[in-house]
Amino acid sequence: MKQELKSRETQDLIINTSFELFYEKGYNATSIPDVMKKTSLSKGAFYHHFKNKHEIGTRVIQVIIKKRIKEGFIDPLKETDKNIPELLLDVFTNRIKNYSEREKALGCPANNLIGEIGYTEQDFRLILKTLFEEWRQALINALEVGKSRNEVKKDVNSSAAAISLICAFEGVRSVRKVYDDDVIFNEFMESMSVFIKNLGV
Amino acid sequence: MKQELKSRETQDLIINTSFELFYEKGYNATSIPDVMKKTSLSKGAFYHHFKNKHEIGTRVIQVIIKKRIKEGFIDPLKETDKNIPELLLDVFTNRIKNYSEREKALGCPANNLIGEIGYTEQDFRLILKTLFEEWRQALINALEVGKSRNEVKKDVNSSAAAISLICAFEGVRSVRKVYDDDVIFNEFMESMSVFIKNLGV
DNA sequence: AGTAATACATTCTAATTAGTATGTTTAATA
DNA sequence: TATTAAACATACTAATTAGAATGTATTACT
Repeated sequence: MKQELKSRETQDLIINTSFELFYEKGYNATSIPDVMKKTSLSKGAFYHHFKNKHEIGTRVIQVIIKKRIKEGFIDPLKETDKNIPELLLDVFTNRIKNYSEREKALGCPANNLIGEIGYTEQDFRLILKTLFEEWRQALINALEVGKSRNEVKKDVNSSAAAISLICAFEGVRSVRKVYDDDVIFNEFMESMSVFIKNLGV
Repeated sequence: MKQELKSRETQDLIINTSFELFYEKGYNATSIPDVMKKTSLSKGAFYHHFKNKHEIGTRVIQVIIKKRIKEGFIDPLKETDKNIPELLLDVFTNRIKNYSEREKALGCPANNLIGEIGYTEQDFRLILKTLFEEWRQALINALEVGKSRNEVKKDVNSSAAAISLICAFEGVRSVRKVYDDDVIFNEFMESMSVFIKNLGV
């Protein structure tokens, strides 16, 4: 049992370290030796626990990136006892304002991967698709609850609004990467607020 | 003179081929040999015309990517004799609908680069920043013209609206990459239309 | 206690890479 | 026409890469 614990610990270390390097330098620009140097482990350790680079890629998405989006954006949407427009405002503006400088400069890890990966890594794309679909459904559900409680206008197309929120959010995290200040960020928040308030009755 | 013409032709071939490969596989995943294989030229030809990979990266952004965004999104905004909300609707929805399958699957070349490049390539970031700033200014100008002609609501924050349009557009091109159908795309257009119409009086 | 399996480390290989050095051919120039 | 310089091609180097092969110590199992 002690062995299994150690194994899991090592795997977690490799996954976390990989995520950090992928996030900072990109997937392709990060080599396995890069990762292992940072963990202070050997290459043998890596290939004992993982089949190849592709596997650590999928694991990072499935474990770390999925977790981040779930905890940060999907789970909060399930607190549907709150007023829905206010809830959306909180998730899409207030939280983002508290991002660290690093997070603002480096953008969204999921979005970065999407940008980097083309046709080559269809597996990555499919995992991310599932994740985005889950996110979209959570938004649709929240909006529908809002409609039923008369907090959201009945004529709002929940599905279209949901995808817009996701796109706008991913977009600003991309655009913010090219700017190195918060001016754009803050102005975007203003428009985002207007958009969300327009959903409300 | 004949020599100079040949030289320019070769450079253009290398730049165009590089763009295509960067667009398909990403910047880091594309090697100089990859590019030269596709041009049917030799490595010597590349290093005769360009200093290194970084230089072809900047050239591709400065020449091809800049041109695409200018012609597709900035220049049309200068036709300010047209009704502004209609002009925006045309640029941000109608044109996008006519994208090829390839363009939809591969996303926005500028956005892909932003996603891929982190701290490592600050030069790329700065060129793209200038380009985005030009785009934003063109949008602000169009919106201001719209206000002056009473086609756009006076209380619209032009700067905030401009950045929102850019972010939303870049966002949907990212998100569309993970989905492989047009459902998301079409629904996004609906919301985009609503947003733009909301800008109008 | 002895055997086997696990968790690594070390060493190696073969491919790919960016970039250089050194050709050779063609075109411009004196 | 002779010289030079530009436009490439070929051949090379040195570093980095993914991944395999082989070792060794520790833990689990009988």
